[in-house]
This record gives sequence, C-alpha cells and structure tokens, in this order.
Amino acid sequence: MTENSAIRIIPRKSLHEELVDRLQMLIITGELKPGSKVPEKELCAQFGVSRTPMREALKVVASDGLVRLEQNRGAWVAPLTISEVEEVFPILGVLEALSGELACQNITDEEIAAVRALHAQMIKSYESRDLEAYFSINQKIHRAILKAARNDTLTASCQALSLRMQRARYLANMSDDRWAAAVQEHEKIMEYLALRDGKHLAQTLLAHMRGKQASVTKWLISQGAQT
Amino acid sequence: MTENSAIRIIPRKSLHEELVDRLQMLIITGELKPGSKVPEKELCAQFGVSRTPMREALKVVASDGLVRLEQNRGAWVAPLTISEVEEVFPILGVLEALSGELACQNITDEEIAAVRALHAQMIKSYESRDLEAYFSINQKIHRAILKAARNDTLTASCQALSLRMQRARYLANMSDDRWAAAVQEHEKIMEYLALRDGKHLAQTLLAHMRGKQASVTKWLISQGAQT
DNA sequence: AACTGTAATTTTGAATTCATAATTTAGTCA
DNA sequence: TGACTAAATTATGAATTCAAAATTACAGTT
Repeated sequence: MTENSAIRIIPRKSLHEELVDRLQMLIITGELKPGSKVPEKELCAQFGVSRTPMREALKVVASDGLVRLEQNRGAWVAPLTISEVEEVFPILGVLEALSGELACQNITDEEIAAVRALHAQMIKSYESRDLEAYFSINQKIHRAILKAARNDTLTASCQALSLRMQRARYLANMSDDRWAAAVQEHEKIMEYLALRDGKHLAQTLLAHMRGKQASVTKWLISQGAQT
Repeated sequence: MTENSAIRIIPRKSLHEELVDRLQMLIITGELKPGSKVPEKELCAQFGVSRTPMREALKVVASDGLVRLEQNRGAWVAPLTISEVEEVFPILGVLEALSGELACQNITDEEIAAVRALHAQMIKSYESRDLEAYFSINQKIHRAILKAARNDTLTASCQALSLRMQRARYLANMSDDRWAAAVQEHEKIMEYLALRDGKHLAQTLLAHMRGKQASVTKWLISQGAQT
C-alpha cells in the first residue's frame, strides 16, 4: 500500500498550486471529513510528492479557511458550522449582487445568449430532476455572470468563499419547494440580465443567496451540525 | 553583511505566519517596490530563517495577490495598477456597506462610545493636519465597525483587500478638498452608526469608498502608474 | 563593437535530513 | 485492574541538500 498503488504524477502547473486544487477538492467532496485531521503523510504518498510542496499547499488552503493549522499539531479540516454559513452567505450575497450590477454594464449580446443556453440546459436538468447536472450548470451560470462583470478580484473572492459553502451544497439535498423556488429565481435572473437591469438583478441575486443560505442552514441543522 | 547585521529572531507564532505579516508590511510600506523581485535569499538572511518557511509565507502572500509567483523565476511584488484599484475598491465598498448594516444590528452602546472617542481623536488629527495619525485612527474606526459586525469572515475578507489598497493610501497624499470631504463623510458615518441606521450607514460607507477610490486613482495617474 | 553560442554560476523547486514537540506504548506500583 | 510515569515512537517544523532551470559571463566570429 505504501508504494505505487494510487500514485499519480502531476505535471501541469507548480506542484503546490496543483496540490492546492486537489486539497480543496478532497475537502469539498467530503473525502476529507470536517473536523478530521489532514493525513499529511498519506496524502504525500497518494500524490507522490514530498512534504515540502504539500505543506506549502496546506498553508495556502488554511489561509482560505478550509483547514486550520495548529502549532505542532498539524492541519485539521475546518468543520462546517452553522455560524460559518451565516457569516459567509451574506458576504457572497453582496458580492454576487455586485457581480450582477457590473455584468449588466459589461456583458455582450453573445454572452447573454450563452447564459441563456446554459439556463435552458439547467431547466432541462430540473425537469428531469438531475441534481448533479443542475448543480454543475448552475455553477456555470454564476461563473458566466462573474466573468461578464470583468473583475478578476471579484471572481477570485467569490470563488474562495463559494468553495467553503460548496461542501454543504454538495451534500445537501434541496427540498422540492426550495428547488422550485431556486428555478423561479433563476428565471428572474435570466430576465433581468437580458434587460441589463443591474439594480433588479442585484436584488434578485441577493435574494437567491438568502434562499440558498436558508436551505443549507436547514440541512445543517437536520444533520445536527455545530453552531 | 551576511552575518548578524540585521538578524532578528522571531518567536511568537509559527515562523511562516510571522513572515506573512512581515512580508505584507514590507510590501505595504513600499520597502519592497511594486514590480520588483522579492529577494528571497536576502530576506531569509535578514530574518534569520531558512528558505522553507519564507517560501511557505510567499505562497500565502501570493494567494492574497500581493506578490506573483512565476514558474522557476521566483516571486515578484505585484505592481499596483489603476485597473486593480478599480477592481478592488468597489468590492471593498459593498463589503464595508455590509459591515455597516451588520454593525448597526449588533453594536453595543459601549462600542459606539469607543468609536465616538476615536472619531474625536481623528478630528483632532485632521485639525492639526497630522496625516499619519489621521490614517492610523481612521483604520481603527473602520476596524471597530467591522468588529461590531460580528462576522470574522467579513473582517478577514476586508482586511485582505484593504492590504492591497493600503500601499496606495500609505503613499498617496490626499488633496485638501478630499481630506475635508472624507472628514465630512466620517461625521455622517458616526451619526448613522449612533442612530443604528444601517441602510444609511451602508450608503455612506459605499460613497466614502468611492471617494477614496477616486482619490487614489487620481494619485496613481499623477504617478504615471500602469493601467 | 555587436552578435551568437556555450560554459559557469546562481536561483529555484522539491526531496531529504534533523531537532524538537506531541503522542503512544510499555511498565510500575497502588 | 486501573492510574500514573517514563521510555519509545511518531509527527511536526524548519534547515539542509540536491537536481533542474534560468541567468550571467565570456569566448569566438563577423
């Protein structure tokens, strides 16, 4: 088990950047469980790298809040608490609202058409109750709006915070009601974006985020999560 | 010069955390100049640490956007561009607006009194045209409001983005007009905070940030900064 | 003198090594 | 048996080492 069973050589960017992505993935998908210890040695073996780049990556992931470093006690996967959700969603709300306003100022007709296509796909996923596909396309839509906002810093900020919430969204099933409401909200988002009505788009995105927050919080409570 | 000339042993927290703070300081104060190479070796010698914790710190600072890492070419101090300012200030605007709203919901009478005291000190600094003190107290006020918002994530996000703008604010002299306007805005901020009028406080903080942006942009242009 | 190609040097990224702190295990005694 | 102590083990933080890449210095050519 120590040798070659699951080793993958990583070429692409720098090792530590790649490892940052991998670590984030492991945490988001729940392969590394909230509150558990990050098994530094095993991960090094799994990815076939030494401790140096792995530890560099852990420092970066820690600065994003996905893990916590304890002096002389190593790295721990940050638990996902209700109060964290209550902190992060309002921030994401105002950031997405801003992204909506900026997008309305900058988006091209082609980009609107592309979002419309994604929106149509998403509706199909909803109608066939394909949650996996729905989430994936949903993310693409939000990313497309962010891209149209032409603000890389905003994109980076949103993505860093989204990551922290994603592991909840990944695992939380929406209620039927919430899903229907979310789709309704997306109809409005699409409409205001097409009209380039920044004010209303911002409002709708903010409300959309509040809906998500409520849904995630409800799920967390049902799971008996920490405050 | 290689030995003991300016070596300081660093005890406090973990080396890399301490180094993150030091690096940020060096960049904010302009000791490390925008666009210049980060002299890894010299810094290691200066702080009396090996390359490992220094490089860990650089990775973290890079993820905050203060330095850029180039594959096999080391770390470079991120240049401060006009477009970066135009990206970051609007984000800071909505975040501070949010902090204002939340602060109005949560702030105690004692905290309001403390902010009022800071405000009075700041006015004194203004009247004696002590820019250094003014900036320092100004920051304290914004931090106090953030603290009253009771949202650590918001605090962290604001501080990360503020850092990137601070090196401009550090070096840029305000015009007399801008300074007077800023003080006026702070009067309103104080007033709405005392009334716990979140909506108006948010608006005022947003406008305040727009004023800062304009002032910094103007200065950058006068310096012939990059777009 | 300017240009090009090559060798020496330096810098960088990553693995390894080492000292120390934390944890586990083993052993002692009540 | 169970609590306490001390030794052994392991994990962590940081320094050092090493290979590869980039930069610099330099010789030879025009």
